[in-house]
Amino acid sequence: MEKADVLLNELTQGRELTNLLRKHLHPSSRPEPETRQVLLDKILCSYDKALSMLNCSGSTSISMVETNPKVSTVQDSPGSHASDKKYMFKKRKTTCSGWSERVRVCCSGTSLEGPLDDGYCWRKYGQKDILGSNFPRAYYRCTHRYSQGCLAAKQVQKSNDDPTILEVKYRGRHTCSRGRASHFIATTVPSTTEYKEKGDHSRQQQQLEEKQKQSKEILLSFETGLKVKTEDLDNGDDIFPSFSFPVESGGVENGLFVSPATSESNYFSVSPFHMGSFGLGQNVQTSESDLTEIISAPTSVTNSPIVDLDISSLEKLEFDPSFLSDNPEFFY
DNA sequence: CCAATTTGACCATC
DNA sequence: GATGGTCAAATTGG
Repeated sequence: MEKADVLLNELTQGRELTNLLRKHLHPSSRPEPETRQVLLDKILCSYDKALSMLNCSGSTSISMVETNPKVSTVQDSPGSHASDKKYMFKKRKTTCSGWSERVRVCCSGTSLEGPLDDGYCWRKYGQKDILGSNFPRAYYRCTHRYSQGCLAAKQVQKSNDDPTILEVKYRGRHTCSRGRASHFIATTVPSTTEYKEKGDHSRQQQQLEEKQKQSKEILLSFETGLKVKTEDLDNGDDIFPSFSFPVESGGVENGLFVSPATSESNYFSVSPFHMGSFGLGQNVQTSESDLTEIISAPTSVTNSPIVDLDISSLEKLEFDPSFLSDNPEFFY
């Protein structure tokens, strides 16, 4: 299906839904408020889809924050790992500095499945309980750090406010060739969600409770649409100009939620490197620091054929750089 | 056997 | 001394 057709479809649908809503709002009609709400949600969703297509190369990719270049406070030179040991500790990055982006991924399903998969291979190298945080922070670095000198790293931590939100901070740029085929299915994911308290036997119970809670929240989050929030951290680095959040397979069909457990692909993926790897990142500067975006994932309400398009478009994004350079406007 | 994760210890910074 | 980031030995899993 042509992208334009899908776009048209979404817009048309939005229009129709708006008309429907107007009827419902008419004094003579007497609809339940829920109906209005549902309509409203659908409308918003349609427009979100349309906008996301316009803005993001027709896929669910999300143009993302660009922050200041500061990349090379980089800690170590590639390949310096072997003999260094303890005295080679790098300068500690003061809190937050050095971490280029903070991405908040709000997706209950994600929490259930484990942290998001951004299409790269990460190796966990540490975990810390953070003061004032209910959840530990996990530290990851690129699997190819030593084999290819790739310095990309990320931190993942559950949000204090809302455990269904994962806060991910990225640092460094992937210089490796991607270690994984560009499918976005999370197969094995690092276990940041299951933190261990030493000798804590109530952990399983905690997890169980959490899952129960989350399954409720899944419904809620799908009612309101999945959200991915991104925010500028500290005018940090220009490392991750864009993120994409491919969402495959409808978690919702005709307003009914389809359990993500049966649809393994229903999750978010954050890929901050898609554009950077094309060397376009520096040009993507999206207006100022006020780039906080709230993006509604297109997974909701309508049973849209967009799905397949998303994936294929994404593939295009990844394997056809000319597509990007030919369409710079997609990065706003 | 190899790669990934876990986890206590170490170090830099505040 | 408290805290956050990293190391690396031990453990786990495929």
